[in-house]
Amino acid sequence: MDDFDLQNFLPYLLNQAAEATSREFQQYYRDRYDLLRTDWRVLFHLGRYGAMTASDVGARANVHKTKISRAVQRLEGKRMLLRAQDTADRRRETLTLSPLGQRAFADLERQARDYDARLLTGLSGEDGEKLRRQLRALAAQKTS
Amino acid sequence: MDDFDLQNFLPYLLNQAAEATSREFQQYYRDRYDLLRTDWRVLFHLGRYGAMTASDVGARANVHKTKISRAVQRLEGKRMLLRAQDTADRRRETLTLSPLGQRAFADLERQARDYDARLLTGLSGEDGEKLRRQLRALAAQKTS
DNA sequence: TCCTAATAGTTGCGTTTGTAACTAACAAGC
DNA sequence: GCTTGTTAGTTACAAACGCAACTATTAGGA
Repeated sequence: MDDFDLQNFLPYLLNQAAEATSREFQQYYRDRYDLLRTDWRVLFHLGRYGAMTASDVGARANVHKTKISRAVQRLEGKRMLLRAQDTADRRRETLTLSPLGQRAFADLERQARDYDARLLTGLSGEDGEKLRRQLRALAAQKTS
Repeated sequence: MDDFDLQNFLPYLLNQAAEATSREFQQYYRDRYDLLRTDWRVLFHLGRYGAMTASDVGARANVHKTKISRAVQRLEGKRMLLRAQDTADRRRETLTLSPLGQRAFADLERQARDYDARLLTGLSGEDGEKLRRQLRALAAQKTS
């Protein structure tokens, strides 16, 4: 009962696991495309789910709008992303990937897929689907 | 095979789960003691494992030495931590918690324990120990 | 001893982040 | 039409971070 250890504290464990498993992939998109984590997430969302607004990306990816805004600026600067102002509601702008962005996405998606598979084989014999389910449950923890 | 989704990408899931489960506890030590994450980790290590040097904390907690250095400065400024230069090797300094730091640690440790238990009951019926084992395995992922 | 290498910890600097405040555009009620 | 409130997205500023360079000290040879 009095052996409480950081190694058993779920938030700490999750952070350590998240950092360790992110490192290698992060290095890939940094070195190859000079992207930040949020850049990659925006790229992925647009590539995977199609055109949407900045707020949509933020809501889906659970990222604050200022971070999205800056990621969009960076991606646009790299000519990977295009903005199109909505004529019906001129506050909104629809984001899409340029061909260049699509190529980057295709590469990174393949990379992510492979990397994910490798991570799972590292957990030899364990049930990956169950693990994912548990993680989704933890991620859904209500904020308050 | 072509339904690869961020929601299935382990690093992403781990990050989301880590953030969601950290938020509430983080708010506690921020509001109550005005601590940053690294501050809390240093505090915890000293409180839980006793006096040690900054490098020791860094090695155990997997945190870069500059972050440790700054966390130590902040904790010292809050009178929660004491430094004692080692006479045998004057490069090193042994860190300990002041009584104030110990009280903060005791409170936060109790809090963390409770919070962890609550997180686990949220995963009703699931095997928490197995989850932790899997997370430790993922965290041990080699860096290269 | 002297020279080189390694280690403990700090500091400087440019980049990224978080928070709040801001602009611009729409919406709803009067 | 106005006025008030809400939403989309940006910007300003301070705080925190990452990386490299730095000081100080110890260790290990030649």
